[in-house]
Amino acid sequence: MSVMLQKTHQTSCFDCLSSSSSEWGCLTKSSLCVIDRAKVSLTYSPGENVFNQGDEANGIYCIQSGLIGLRRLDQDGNSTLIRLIHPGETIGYRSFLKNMPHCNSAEILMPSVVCFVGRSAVRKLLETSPALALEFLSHSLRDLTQTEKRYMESVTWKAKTRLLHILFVLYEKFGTETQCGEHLIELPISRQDLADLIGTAPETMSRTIQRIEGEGLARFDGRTVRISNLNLFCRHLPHPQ
Amino acid sequence: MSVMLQKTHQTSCFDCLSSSSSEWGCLTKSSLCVIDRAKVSLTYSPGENVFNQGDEANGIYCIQSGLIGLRRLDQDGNSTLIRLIHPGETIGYRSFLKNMPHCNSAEILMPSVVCFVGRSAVRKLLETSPALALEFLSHSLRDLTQTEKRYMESVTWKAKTRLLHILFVLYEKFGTETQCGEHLIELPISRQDLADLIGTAPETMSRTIQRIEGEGLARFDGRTVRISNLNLFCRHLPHPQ
DNA sequence: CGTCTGGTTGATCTAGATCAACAGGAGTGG
DNA sequence: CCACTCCTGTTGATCTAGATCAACCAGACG
Repeated sequence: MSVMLQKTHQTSCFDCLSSSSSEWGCLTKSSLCVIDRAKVSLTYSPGENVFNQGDEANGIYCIQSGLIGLRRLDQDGNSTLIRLIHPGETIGYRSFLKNMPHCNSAEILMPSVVCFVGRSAVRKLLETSPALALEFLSHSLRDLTQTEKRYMESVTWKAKTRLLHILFVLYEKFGTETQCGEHLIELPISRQDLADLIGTAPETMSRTIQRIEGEGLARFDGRTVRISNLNLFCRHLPHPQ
Repeated sequence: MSVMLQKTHQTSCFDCLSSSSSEWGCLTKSSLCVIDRAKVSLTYSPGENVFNQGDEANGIYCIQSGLIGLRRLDQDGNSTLIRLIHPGETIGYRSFLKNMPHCNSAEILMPSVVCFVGRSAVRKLLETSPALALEFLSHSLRDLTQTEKRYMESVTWKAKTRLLHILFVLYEKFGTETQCGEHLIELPISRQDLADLIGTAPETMSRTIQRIEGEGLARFDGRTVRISNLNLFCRHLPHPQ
């Protein structure tokens, strides 16, 4: 896969911080300036990979816009989509901090702008600004609770519920409303990947979609999902917490 | 539940570090001394709780010897054993660092010695020794990979495999060998809790034990497990990784 | 004694996996 | 252009691990 990097118009970290809810709010102005100078803003197109499983981790990546999917390749060569990464989130930091090769690949799912901060800059920042370690720490703690939550959901919710939940998340991020009041989601991933994401077999995914259509909650046409009655849809969502 | 605290003979952190594989190896001598002076060594008996879900997190706990179980109480009042904590591990740090009440209870399962380091000491250490934040960080990262691994296991392994796996872990920690060459495990938890731990219904736990006995892998008598043929037993263990 | 709690057994149910067939594109190569 | 293979997705039939429901038993404990 040919990776096409391109230095774009460099958005300042300051702008990025204010627009998205990134997790670098703790940093002092001067530290931010260091990052600002050290970072490289990269533009990717769908299908490209930010990094590959097994690659050496040379730094951290903060996604500014677009959508990324984390995939893991198992020993049999099956690739599974394990998580979606939205703007504001930082990836690659775990492998980097552990000084281990990346344990999964980051694949671009929608046109994305990603800021890369290289090893030396991060190292320097970690030395000069102790707050950064704490910030990474709280990031990791958040990931941990998140993972636990997702685990709980996967045992207590059934396939349909999990699918509806993911659809809702995607709707919140990418949903649009047509002039006739219908709500649209353009799915950024294949059925296969969707199945991986909720942890079912692809056949089950198909049937679950059928059930959802049968109940009039949404209509699926290729990768576009149409929700005519958003209230009805929401009433079938799992209750938070 | 009456909590009985008791200041024991204070083992030095230095000794503790060398004997168990604790995660505080990064600290400088002087930092360790600070902890050494600030920590309180506490002795608990089975049934007592180190902290309760909902309690304010006032510091961190490093388990020196014994065994602790983390329990979570859901909204319906059911308590589920979610994890075992062995000597050398540190608990309570997540809630403490997030400045949130403890999200689960820590129940003593075997007579334990636990070192408590209070809020102010940790705060001071975090300020003076930036390496500590990194150490917490790597702890949290380890917890994260661990959680992900356990999640994978819970979907890919079936009940019998998971039970055998846990038995093996317990054997490694607490297993003994009789003079007639039989291997013994004294289970520190009830069937109920064992079922929670591997994520099944108690009925399934019973039946799984029956299957295991039927295959001659082990014999269960109350809380003691007898393994006569350890090789056979190990051949049925899931392959690592 | 009754009552309770933890564990075992049996019977039944079900979500979802698995296996197999097939349909529609999208290439690819002749 | 057609024939061929791939690849993704859909459908149908069957299978199974484990949950659930219910009864029961034994020890603990008032």
